[in-house]
Amino acid sequence: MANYWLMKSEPDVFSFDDLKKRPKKTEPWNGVRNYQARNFMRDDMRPGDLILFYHSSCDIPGVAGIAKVASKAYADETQFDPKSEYFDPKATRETPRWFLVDVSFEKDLKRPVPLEELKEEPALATMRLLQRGNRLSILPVDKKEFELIVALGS
DNA sequence: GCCAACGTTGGC
DNA sequence: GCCAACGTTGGC
Repeated sequence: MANYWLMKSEPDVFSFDDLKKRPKKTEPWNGVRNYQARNFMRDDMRPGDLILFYHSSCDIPGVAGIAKVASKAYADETQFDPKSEYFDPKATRETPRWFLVDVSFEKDLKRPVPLEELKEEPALATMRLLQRGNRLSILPVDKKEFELIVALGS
């Protein structure tokens, strides 16, 4: 059964357009250092799952486009690199602590769907993204929520 | 195992 | 820049 996800990225760091511009339109989703988010990638994501690519901490936060899971989970290389800002001295190659999946471009929306509009949709009121205090950078999304948001951007 | 201190997220 | 929320750390 396919799953649906929302993944946050700060567009100043890595935007949906950046993903499209990658030679293979694919990017390893490195740098996640939260256990819940890691577990979603490691345990629950399957290649082909669709993703709402969300822009956070920017002028107009919201869903920028559609991506998909492009690999199984594997160890995040940046945890082993002392020069990386994501280096984790407690991680070893024998027992990696952090995992990621590759994310690839799936399709554009006709227009981005701003957070402000998501909040106006009664059917989305229970979305985890919209719950108070939510800070997780990776969230599961219901099929109906996913389809409604895609419709809003179409 | 508790919990205070601290750091981070992310909208506004 | 502010602040609410919440995860992590570390002393005890």
